[in-house]
Amino acid sequence: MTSIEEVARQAGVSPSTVSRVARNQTNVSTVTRERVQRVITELKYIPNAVARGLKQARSGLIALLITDITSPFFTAVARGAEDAAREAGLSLLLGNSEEDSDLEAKYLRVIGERRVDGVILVPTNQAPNSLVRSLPPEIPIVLLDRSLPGFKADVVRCDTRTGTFVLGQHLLGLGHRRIAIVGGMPNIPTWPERVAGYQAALRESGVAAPPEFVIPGDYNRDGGTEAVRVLLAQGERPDAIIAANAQVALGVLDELVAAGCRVPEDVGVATIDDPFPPSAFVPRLTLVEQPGYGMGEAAVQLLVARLEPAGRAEPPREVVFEATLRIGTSCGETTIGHDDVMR
Amino acid sequence: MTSIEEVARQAGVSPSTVSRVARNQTNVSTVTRERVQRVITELKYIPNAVARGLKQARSGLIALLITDITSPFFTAVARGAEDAAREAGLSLLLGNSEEDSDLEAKYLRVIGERRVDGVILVPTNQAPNSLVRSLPPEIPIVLLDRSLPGFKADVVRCDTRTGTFVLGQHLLGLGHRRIAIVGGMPNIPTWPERVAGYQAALRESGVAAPPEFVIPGDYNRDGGTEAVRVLLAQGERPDAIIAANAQVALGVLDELVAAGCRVPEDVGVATIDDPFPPSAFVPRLTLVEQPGYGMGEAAVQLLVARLEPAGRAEPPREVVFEATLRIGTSCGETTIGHDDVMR
DNA sequence: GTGAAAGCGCTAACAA
DNA sequence: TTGTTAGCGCTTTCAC
Repeated sequence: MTSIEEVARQAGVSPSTVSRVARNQTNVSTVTRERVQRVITELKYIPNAVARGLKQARSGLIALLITDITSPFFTAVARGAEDAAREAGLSLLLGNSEEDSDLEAKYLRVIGERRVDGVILVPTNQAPNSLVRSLPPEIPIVLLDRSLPGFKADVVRCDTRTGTFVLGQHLLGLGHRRIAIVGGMPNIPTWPERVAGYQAALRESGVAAPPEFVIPGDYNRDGGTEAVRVLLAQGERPDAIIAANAQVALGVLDELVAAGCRVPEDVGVATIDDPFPPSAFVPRLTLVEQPGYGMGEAAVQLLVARLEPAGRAEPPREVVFEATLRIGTSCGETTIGHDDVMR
Repeated sequence: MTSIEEVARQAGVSPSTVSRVARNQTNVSTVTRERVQRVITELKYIPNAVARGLKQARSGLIALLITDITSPFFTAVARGAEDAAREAGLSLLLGNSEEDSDLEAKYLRVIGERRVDGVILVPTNQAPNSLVRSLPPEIPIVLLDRSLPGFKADVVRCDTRTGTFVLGQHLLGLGHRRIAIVGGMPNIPTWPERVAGYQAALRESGVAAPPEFVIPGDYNRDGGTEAVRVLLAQGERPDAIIAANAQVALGVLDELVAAGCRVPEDVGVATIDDPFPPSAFVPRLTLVEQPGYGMGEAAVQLLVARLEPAGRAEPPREVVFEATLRIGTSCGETTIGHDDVMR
């Protein structure tokens, strides 16, 4: 692999001069610059960022660790983060923890050893310990989607409590009375938050929210199928189901269909997430949309602020985005098209 | 940031000894090991992989550059590659070029400067030049999904020519006769390949494949809407449309619905890709499925073989996967459920 | 405008 | 079993 020394030798200059040319610094005479440039091209010299990183103690690299790469929400987050990172002159290292704490720890370890300039993390659970153990304390962290009680860090999240509350009102307005909410992981704050919004909506209308209609599970497809199995095995069947996220909603739909239930005629289904793209499909999913792209951007911006010497010591900031109800047809809505943003 | 020297000083040993302990080497006495280990934990020492990488001239890092992170196919590829990389003790750096050559070049540049051990690339176009200019020649490349004529490298791809051929036969069997194919980029080999399969199927049945039914476009949602607009503006409306990938299919569906066409009653729609997850939605999309996960795994395996000194000089290998027809209901199929793999 | 020299943090070869 | 030394490829003073 061509090194800076080799270029220097070939061009008859010192490594410093090559370095100056390679980084487009001004204090080089035109004639030298051209000569060096020619040798660089000739030898296909590509600067070694590993060596540079060692010297400069910064990498120009940030990491984003998400928990589910197949989720439209986290995909949107990744796109937003990527664009913002590029804007800021940083590269983005993406990792996928699959909602697995061990895997998360491994990624954090690798990320930390590589001395990235910062980390955007969707934490898998409530144990900041592993986090602290895997990452050098100097590396700034921005938490995304989920805060970590007792852990001081910037947070970007979405107020899905209110979102779920509004969704609950919507379902009640459609006449649903036996509403279930399913599929979130109890040790991830977004689940109790959504349950709280759901309960508040029902309470406000004096509708019962029996505990057997609140079914936790994994934040994935199986979590949805499992929950529906439990629901259908119980005495009273719900007339609407809120899935904790898009993956869960798919599992819910799978299992309802398998059980011969029609959606929305027999059971309405709604979810909380960024929308899956399908549009012309019937029914269109009613959902509470989280602005993933914007959240990814915001996380990078918080991180960039932390990278400045001035931002180092600032107190942690929290950026909270609003969720938006997108009305589809999956809960028996008849007023199709009055909010057609799902396309 | 705690360095190895600092640990050594505190523990009263040499840096080498710390290094040995940190890497779990055997030739350290138990008592020393314990003492050093204690200091490591105390000082939260995390080895600097940048320095190690500089010394060892290998990073344990490979990069995967995909063109569309919202595509279910590439998402599956990423998951497969990630699992295989972890299996092989490598970390995966993920990048998203958005089908943009400039962005691709930038990523390759960053990746190359970081001296990753290898690159898995979904090339955006047919210009290997930029590729060669952005990446040190020593870094092995595996091309994924698309080969690059005239560029010698391992390739993992899927035979979508045959897949599209079989899909064509399926559509003909359903009685469709005015079949269009839309939305692929002419300078990406997967498009002509799919068109060829389509044409072969029609030819075999003596059905015309008029050029105005072959409409290229961008490999994204807009490509689909655009194509449908063109199709509908033309004289004769197709009775079935093959979308070049899942994103395009969504655009096609969008625009058909907007134009008041029912799917599948007025126009059938099929696509080529990994499946989007939605299942209970009606219609379910008929599609030719590419095994993204397996392809990602295979790409990493090829790369790993190249990393061995023995594999360096081996001639390029090509791994071709088969595509599978998954029958849904979006083309007017009545035999629902005889191939229900789309769930 | 250019070069010499030191050093970032680590590991590998060698010596003790 | 442990330590010493050199050097990976670069940037950064500091001279000239």
